[in-house]
Amino acid sequence: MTEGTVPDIVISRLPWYLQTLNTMAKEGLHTVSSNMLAERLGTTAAQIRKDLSFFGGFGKQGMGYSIYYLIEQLQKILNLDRIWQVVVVGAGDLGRALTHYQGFAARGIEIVLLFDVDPKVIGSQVGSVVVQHIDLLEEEVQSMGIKIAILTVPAEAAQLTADRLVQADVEAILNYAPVTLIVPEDVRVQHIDPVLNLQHLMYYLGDD
Amino acid sequence: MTEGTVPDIVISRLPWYLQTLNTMAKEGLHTVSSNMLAERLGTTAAQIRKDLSFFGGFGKQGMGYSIYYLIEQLQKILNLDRIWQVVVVGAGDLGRALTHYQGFAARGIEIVLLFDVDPKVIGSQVGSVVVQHIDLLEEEVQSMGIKIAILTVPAEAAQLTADRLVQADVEAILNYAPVTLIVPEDVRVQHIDPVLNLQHLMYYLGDD
DNA sequence: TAGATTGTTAATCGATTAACAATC
DNA sequence: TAGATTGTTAATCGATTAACAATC
Repeated sequence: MTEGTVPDIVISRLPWYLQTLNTMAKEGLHTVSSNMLAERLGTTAAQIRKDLSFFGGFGKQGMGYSIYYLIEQLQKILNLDRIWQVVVVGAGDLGRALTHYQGFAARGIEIVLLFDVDPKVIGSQVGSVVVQHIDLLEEEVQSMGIKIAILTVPAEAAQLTADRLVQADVEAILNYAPVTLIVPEDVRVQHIDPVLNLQHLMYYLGDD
Repeated sequence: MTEGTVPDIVISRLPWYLQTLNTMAKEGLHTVSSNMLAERLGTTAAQIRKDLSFFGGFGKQGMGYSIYYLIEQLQKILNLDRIWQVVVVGAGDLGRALTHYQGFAARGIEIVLLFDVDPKVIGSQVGSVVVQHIDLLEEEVQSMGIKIAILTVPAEAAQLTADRLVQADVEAILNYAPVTLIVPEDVRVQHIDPVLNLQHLMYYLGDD
């Protein structure tokens, strides 16, 4: 089956499966059935098997899945069998926290550039990178061939910065600004906004 | 129509609509059609009208929606017409960044408690709150009647901390730990993990 | 072999889209 | 009034679930 035909909602679940498989591997488990995995994830065995079947048969009837092998296959499918270099734009609290977040390095994500406009932070060291002036963005990003950006600038600056990232040939943006970005079709955006998540939760809290 | 019957996926879109409506209000607009709003959001007019229709008719045929009135109604639906007090557990980089995040205060979210285990940070001031020892969690959270928690502890501690929050009568958890939490049915969890978002994006980047 | 569990097909369920009468 | 746009119903589309033959 061609990759292009796999529903996006299936793709979105694979990293989640992978996370739990990695945890299980650390626990010393070697084999898992779709049922066991489903229980850990709070989903159904049928869904896991269906999702995996878009990419082939990774298990053995009667036995389940080799955790090690399934991790390897999922990493290949998701293009995680390499290190990805990422640029962070915005060196505020959040941008700095993300830049030296241990969980990135541990999972093959390397922050190699960090930009801001504020002269007070430009030149300062954050983890292993130095904050650069945003005027250098296009040049640096393009010359390093970086395809993934994390955006942590204020709402007002978000669209303009996204436009500049697109100019610099970035193809994927993880947007922390509370704004819906407009980008060309071939650029992918994921939006993280804790306020939206909290407001979603508040609906269910009713009149407590 | 009873609230309980509105699909969760509809609820999840309301905060997103609200965000853009607020931006439009700031821009000085007074009225919006489902078509205009859809274009701004990158969705369809039909979906917006369908979603809103679960809660009633907020527009006028031929005219569209009063932005001010629609904001008011969405806030009521989502229970945002009050201030919500929130506890943050974990005073690492991320926990501290979230605790003094301006975007929370601006949208009615008040961080009033911050806990950690590390003696080095306990007693220190973060924004307007002081880091307390996690042993005080149940007592403080329960006595203040706090229903929403943000979890930024390390993966290993996440499940245990979630259990304690449930003990303290918390009903909604925003989980930043890279772990799938197991909680009672009546507790709602939302998961934020930038690594999962980035891995999702990487699938589409292919072999760049 | 017998038991367990996969991979896959068919059935069900739910969400999105299209269309249009109602109405401002 | 004529034009625009809502609210809603019906049609379509897609995702989830159930079931089971294949097979380890």
